[in-house]
Amino acid sequence: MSNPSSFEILIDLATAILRVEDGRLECRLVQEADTAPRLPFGPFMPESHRTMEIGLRQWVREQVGVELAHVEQLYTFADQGRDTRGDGAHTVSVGYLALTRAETELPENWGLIYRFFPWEDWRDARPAMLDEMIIPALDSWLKKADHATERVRLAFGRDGAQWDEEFVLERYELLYEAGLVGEALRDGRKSTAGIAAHLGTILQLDHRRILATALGRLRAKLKYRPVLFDLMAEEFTLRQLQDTTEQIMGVKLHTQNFRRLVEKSDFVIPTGRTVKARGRPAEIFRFRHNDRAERPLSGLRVSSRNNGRKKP
Amino acid sequence: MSNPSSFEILIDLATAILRVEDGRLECRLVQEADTAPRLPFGPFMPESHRTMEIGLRQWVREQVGVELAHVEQLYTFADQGRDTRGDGAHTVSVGYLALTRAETELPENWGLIYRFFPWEDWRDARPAMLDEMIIPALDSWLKKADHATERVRLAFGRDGAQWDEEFVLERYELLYEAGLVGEALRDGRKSTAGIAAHLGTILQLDHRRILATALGRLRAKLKYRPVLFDLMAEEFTLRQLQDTTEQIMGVKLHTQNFRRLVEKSDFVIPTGRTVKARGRPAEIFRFRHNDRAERPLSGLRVSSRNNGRKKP
DNA sequence: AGAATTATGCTCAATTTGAGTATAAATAGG
DNA sequence: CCTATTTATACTCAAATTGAGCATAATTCT
Repeated sequence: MSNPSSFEILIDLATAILRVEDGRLECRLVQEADTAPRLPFGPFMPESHRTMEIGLRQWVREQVGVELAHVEQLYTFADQGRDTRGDGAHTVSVGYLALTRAETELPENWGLIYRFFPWEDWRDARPAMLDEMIIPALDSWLKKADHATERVRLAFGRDGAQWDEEFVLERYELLYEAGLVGEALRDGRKSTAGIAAHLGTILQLDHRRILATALGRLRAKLKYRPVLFDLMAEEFTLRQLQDTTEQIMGVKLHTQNFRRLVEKSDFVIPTGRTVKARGRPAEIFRFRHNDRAERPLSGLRVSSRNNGRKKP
Repeated sequence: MSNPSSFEILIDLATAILRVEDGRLECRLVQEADTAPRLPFGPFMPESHRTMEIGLRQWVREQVGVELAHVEQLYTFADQGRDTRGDGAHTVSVGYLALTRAETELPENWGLIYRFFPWEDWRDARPAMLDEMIIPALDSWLKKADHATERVRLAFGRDGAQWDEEFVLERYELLYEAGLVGEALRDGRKSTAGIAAHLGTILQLDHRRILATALGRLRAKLKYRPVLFDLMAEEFTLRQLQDTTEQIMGVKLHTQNFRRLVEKSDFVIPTGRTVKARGRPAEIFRFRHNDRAERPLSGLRVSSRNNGRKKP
């Protein structure tokens, strides 16, 4: 075949493993001495890995030993300049999203998702950092890079556009290009925004980009497939289910309507038992198992709650 | 770095280029002597391609010379046994979807999409081949491969499950595994279904799998992003818009409601002019250009029309 | 016991959807 | 030129869904 030497490539398989523990969305990290944390990853070795998913499962097993529920390929990244190993190899990374219910782990191994994307957490309110830092910095960047004006408008919901919670990757990429995340500096981009900002926690290589893709995909998928249940324990209360959803979507929901939606969807069955906590005991539900499942959990088109404000 | 010789890989970039011509969804093919048709594709060469999309655009330019509107990465396929070149190289293919308005081409270069997936075209009715061929053949396959029963149920909408028009890939893969498409025979799978069926037209390598992914993705995406307009000419009637949608989704729509949806969505503006044809002249519209665009064209959650049958 | 807290039930209006009827403006064919 | 046919467009109506809020229930906290 044609001379391969000019375009042979290494493929890295990197996996964002997410779980919800204690009502909060977390990502499994690998922390090695003196470096930024990273995702579990390793090379795809076609001689021993029949498929990429097999390879990825091997690296996950070896590096973190977590049981994966749902696994899904996200995207293949190949831009030059994002690989900081500087060994001259051409490396492409294939990012995966995995969901798990693991809880038998050292908590230090897990990082809260919104540490990496603080601007994505709208559960209390629109994050102040958006108006105080991000938007002004982007504006000053756009003076030099006005080709990106429309992308910023759409991604950050400015000027009539809606904030779309699925655009996690688009927002991260713009912040990278504007030099507002640590990776930009690391990769030798000059901060044209004029502000040496380091929004969120940095990860190795392009792992935060993969994580952004994972969060965006998960937010999108929640609306049409019952992946939610791959993050829940066998049994749960509707409040826990709602917490998980809110955590993923980054917004608060209207509790009564969420309940109505879930009950109608027929994905859950009540066990009859209840769990006691602070107020009235909550009923325990379980997921209706696969035999009749996989309808769209449509209607989960999360419209963030109108926090107490009455209609005019 | 670790010894690369054991896992270096070639990456192929293959693109499904779709257009709607004369109201029908077509795919750009490359037909060479004595072989099955293929998609435009070529290797990713990191030395000269800064990104994969640049590489893909080069191959498209060289091989077919079509102007691409929308371009989007679909999936990276790496299973062994799907590469029929047998030259020992490890090849991974990254599939892309591209949309175009091209019409300055030899018609022979384009193939109707539903030639490759005849079971996906429900515009007139549920395709007879489903009940006459596919389901029985799958049933006989499932006797030997009952691990796939649930996948078949979901993908083909049996036994209470809904037919989901987005599951194009899932259906194609099952037909491949059951030995019902030509590629299975070519790749040396024995037809466990007991029927030497060759449903739809074969393509080279894993190109039909990529095309299935493209159709599924396009069907899904139509519901939440205005990609439709990347397939339309500058100006169009609502009937043409509806034809395009029906062609993609593979179902007929309720005309009046489609009109209501599109007009309300604010994506189109009337030009005031009309076009004459058979009956009453249709008004000509144009897409409202990017300045205010990119809202979800939600509501395009196509529920196939109740073809003339009245409610009980 | 009373206040606070959380879960659950229910109502109601606004909006969206699915389906159909009615009308308008052409062409085609005698 | 008159009439049937065709296609586009307008409008109606009931059912279903959604967004929001009020009400009540069952606990714990003090």
